[in-house]
Amino acid sequence: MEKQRYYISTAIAYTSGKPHIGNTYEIVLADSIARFKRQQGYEVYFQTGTDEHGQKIELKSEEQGVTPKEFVDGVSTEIKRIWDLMNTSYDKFVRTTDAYHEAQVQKIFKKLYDQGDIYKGHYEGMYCTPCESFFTESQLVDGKCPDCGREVTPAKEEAYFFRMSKYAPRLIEYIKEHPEFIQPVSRKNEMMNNFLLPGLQDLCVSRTSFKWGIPVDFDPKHVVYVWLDALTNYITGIGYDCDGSSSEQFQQYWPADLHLIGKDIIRFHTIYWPIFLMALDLPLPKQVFGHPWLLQGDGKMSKSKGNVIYADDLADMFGVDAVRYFVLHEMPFDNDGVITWELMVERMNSELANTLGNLVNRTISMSNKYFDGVVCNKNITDAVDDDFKAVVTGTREKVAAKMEDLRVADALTEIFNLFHRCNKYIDETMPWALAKDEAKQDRLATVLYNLVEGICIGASLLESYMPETTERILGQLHAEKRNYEDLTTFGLYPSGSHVTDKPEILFQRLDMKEVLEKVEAMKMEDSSSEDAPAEDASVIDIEAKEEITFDDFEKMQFQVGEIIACEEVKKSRKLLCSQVKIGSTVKQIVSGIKGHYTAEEMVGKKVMVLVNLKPAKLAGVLSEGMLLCAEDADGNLALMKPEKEMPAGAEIC
RNA sequence: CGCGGGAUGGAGCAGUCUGGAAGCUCGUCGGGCUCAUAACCCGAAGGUCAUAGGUUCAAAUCCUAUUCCCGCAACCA
Repeated sequence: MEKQRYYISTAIAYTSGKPHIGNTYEIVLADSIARFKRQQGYEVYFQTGTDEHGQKIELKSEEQGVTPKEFVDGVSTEIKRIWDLMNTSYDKFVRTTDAYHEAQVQKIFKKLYDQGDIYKGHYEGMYCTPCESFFTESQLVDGKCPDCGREVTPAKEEAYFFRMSKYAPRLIEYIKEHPEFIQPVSRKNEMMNNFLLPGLQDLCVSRTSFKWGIPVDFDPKHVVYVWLDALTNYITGIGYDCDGSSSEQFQQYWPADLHLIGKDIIRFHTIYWPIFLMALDLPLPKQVFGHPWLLQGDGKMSKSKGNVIYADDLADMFGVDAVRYFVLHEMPFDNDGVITWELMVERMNSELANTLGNLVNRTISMSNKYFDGVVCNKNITDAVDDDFKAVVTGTREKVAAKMEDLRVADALTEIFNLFHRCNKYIDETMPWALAKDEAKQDRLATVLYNLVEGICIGASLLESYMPETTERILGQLHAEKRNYEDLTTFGLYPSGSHVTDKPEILFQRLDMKEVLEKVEAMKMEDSSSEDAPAEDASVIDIEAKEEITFDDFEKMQFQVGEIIACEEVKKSRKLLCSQVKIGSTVKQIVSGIKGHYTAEEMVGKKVMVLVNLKPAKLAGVLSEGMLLCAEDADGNLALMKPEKEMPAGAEIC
């Protein structure tokens, strides 16, 4: 009988920079599912890759003075390196700059254009000529440009659009009939209520404002805009051809069983992607799972604080499998998870080192101590064995049930329950007491045999999540990897086998203090290597701006202003609105400093003001100047005040 | 009234869709044990399930209002 096939993909990672631990979570999660399916006997195809086009990359590469291709080559290689470091078993790594992908996207675009699903239209919006920007109605402030406050005019820019509305009813029908399509289910209603039911807008699928993309071959001033380019990787990667000569692999694996993506792009995968597929007359993927995010706990993530956590740093500190365990176990099903160095150490110590590592270690030690490492099943059973065996052999089904619902964290917990049960079994049977009684040697042997067998089954179940650990445990027990079908049968460890005579520590306990010190050291190293000779922590360097002339400087008028009143701007998070007395006039100035200063403490201060700045509206409130502040690397602000008492209105020059 | 998420013992979370005895991990305290990585096993304390109303025989769970947090968006003149 032919094996059942299973196609799983991650989203392709955007190549704008090094992936942090959150990105890494997705690939590890997908990997654990892929491995589990393989263990269950599926013929699995697992695809991942990088999304490499777009304006942001065009800009970034320009900043660094390299071509966009050189830039994405570097980042893509780095991403692939981390995926490999994390021991992920993907079958294919696609890049949207791959020639076959680009060629196929052009063909798809043409085909959809020819059949009338894509049409040439105009990107319409309110245009502010001086700012050269488009805005939607909702972005406007009092009907005026949110940037400069001037009048905007309706304007158009040429663009291609996809006729979403045509397929929307079919999609709504599909989602209703396939309640499992969008996971978690709570997201389904969000999609239906917010986007589908109110009516779908046509999607802009080309741009003329930048060049780094796949050109529209019949209209080369346009490049294909992100989604048609990125989403199609799922079919181009397995050899789809819209002219009908798709590969055998495509025939076998499409439709995909699972697209694993971040919750932020659910909309694109459950609305636009299915509609593209309908237009291409292809079946829809069976399931889309929008996983939550892994957030960093110690304050907001910011590069200046040096608290961005990267997978390779974590792997250096804890080892690959510990990191895999952490991200898989710490991530709830539909709520964001948190990662901190402290939590990581805690998990490492209590679950990996204590529960699992110590269990393996004490079992092997006893086997060596009492039987010179020979593990024999003497079949001297006791009532306490029954529950133990039932837990061990029952775990596989519990794990499978959790995996079926994509509850990977819960599946891991089930496996660790097995290990907890093993520890408890040791306490129940007290091998050290049996050892003292000559008459109970066979019972002792049986107990140790049962333990080794339990550990073998547990370790085999662990393979999808911590493949290296499985190898190490089985290696120390000199045991074969167990087939999935055999994980519900107790007693397959060959009686009479030898275990290793020198058990190695699987996971070393870590001292929280030491780890945090190392992390600090690492941060220091990072920041010093980036900012070159930043010897003094009280010094910060910022990006240098272009040199200006004295004339440029002369254009700016600075004066001392006295804040005579100040209140918070409602509806905004950061804004304070001050009345500032400058000479005999009073200007209203809005500043983004709430959180650094309260409205009350502002009043009475004499501060440095840029007075001839063009007035603008912020959050709908007019601002007629700027209060000058110093800002440190963490974004802390300090108002500039004259060093001696000065009258309001005094010129600063 | 921009969009969304959240509030459950000291900490971190599950449970909420499909009402029916408040659970898990860590920490604390007490006990057991000594094979083991100061590990393991057992037990205990600790919660008005943000607040106020409502529906119900029954509400952490459903409805209404309120407060506070956090993302995104906006914006930081």
